[in-house]
Amino acid sequence: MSIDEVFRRILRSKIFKNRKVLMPDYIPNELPHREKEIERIAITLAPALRGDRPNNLFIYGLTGTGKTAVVKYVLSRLEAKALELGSKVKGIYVNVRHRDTPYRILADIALEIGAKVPFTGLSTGEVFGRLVSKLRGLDGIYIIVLDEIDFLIRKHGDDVLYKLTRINELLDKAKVSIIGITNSVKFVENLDPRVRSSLGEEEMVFPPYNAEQLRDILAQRARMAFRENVLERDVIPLCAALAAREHGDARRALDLLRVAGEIAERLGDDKVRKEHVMLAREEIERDRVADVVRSLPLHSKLVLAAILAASGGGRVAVTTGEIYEWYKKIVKLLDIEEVTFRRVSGIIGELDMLGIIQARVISRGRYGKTRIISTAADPKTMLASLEEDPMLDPVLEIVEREALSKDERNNR
DNA sequence: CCTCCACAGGAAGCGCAGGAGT
DNA sequence: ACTCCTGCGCTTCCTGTGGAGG
Repeated sequence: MSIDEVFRRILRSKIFKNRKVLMPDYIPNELPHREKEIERIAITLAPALRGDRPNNLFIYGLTGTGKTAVVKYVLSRLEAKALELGSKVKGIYVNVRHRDTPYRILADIALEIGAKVPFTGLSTGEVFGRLVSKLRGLDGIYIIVLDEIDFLIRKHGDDVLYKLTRINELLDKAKVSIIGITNSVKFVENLDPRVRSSLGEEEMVFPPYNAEQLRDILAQRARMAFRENVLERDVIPLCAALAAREHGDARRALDLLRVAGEIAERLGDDKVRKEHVMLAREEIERDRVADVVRSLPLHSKLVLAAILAASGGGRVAVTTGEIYEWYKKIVKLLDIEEVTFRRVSGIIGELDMLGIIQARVISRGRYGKTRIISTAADPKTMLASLEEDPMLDPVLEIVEREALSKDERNNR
């Protein structure tokens, strides 16, 4: 296929009318099956239009239950209404997972309201100070949305949150409300009670979508995204069913649909079929794993290599001790300084959290307590991503051979 | 029932890089 | 040039623990 032909195909896609509406950050004009939630949030925030401070709001719900979309949607409508009425209302959205230090969060908020703050260099306290002094010069209602707030608490405690919830005491004209969004319900338990009560003036829960609701969502977006009649009848139900299995994640469902369309297009098909969805599922998982592995720091990669070697490419579950032995071997071959056992243990925990391995603590009684570790992603994908790092060249051959040799042993 | 293994995983703190303000 | 800040990857030191074997 010539380059020109590639371009031509993309330009007049037989599949997509408007691919953007399937992207994760797209906020549609209608959010099916979230009418109740929209209304509740609207009711909570509405006082802002009269110049009153809305109650702080705390929202729980698993990933892909529409929390972010609903909040953004209501905020934009609220801002529009405020403009119409001439009242000053501003929503400030911060995703805490992406800007996961107190400093960056405060800096983002400060920048949004027009204070000048450098990327780094100041103390967190000083940024907070600048934020406050800027706000003191303003009036109006500021609604700060802290999305995925649990990331902040887990890594840095609730100090910032405490300060933010009490910021109104330092202001006279401007007022601040906070909307906290989280997908882990249990993180609230280890929150300072003062923060908890102040943040949770109002609380609401977003339930997962079921397969039927997912179908509606997909159907609505598909009408905008795809050309007429390119989706085979069973495509949407399949995407919905797969995503419903993963705790009703609408985002996952939309990803599946989009990638399935992209695959169909790449294959030059003029219809999106079930098979494309299945391929999409694999591709999404592969990409996720590859991204995670690629961005790992050196010793995490080495530990992952050790796990693959020790477990024979994921065939056998292994213990932390066994992994550490392999890790030391690898490090010696590469002539790199080794990290401590404690650190390797920590790295194993991190890899577990990233979902590329599975580690479970067990007790073997007399023979001690340990974690048994197995792979949670395709070993071949992980190996391939490790190969991209030239540092690992000298050992990968051995790791790969080890992974295969156990395979062969099993076959015999 | 108690022991004691082989770790788990918390706490504190260190050295460094990267960036600012003075 | 110097000081001060933060995040990160890491070390050191530590206490805690489920359950097989005695």
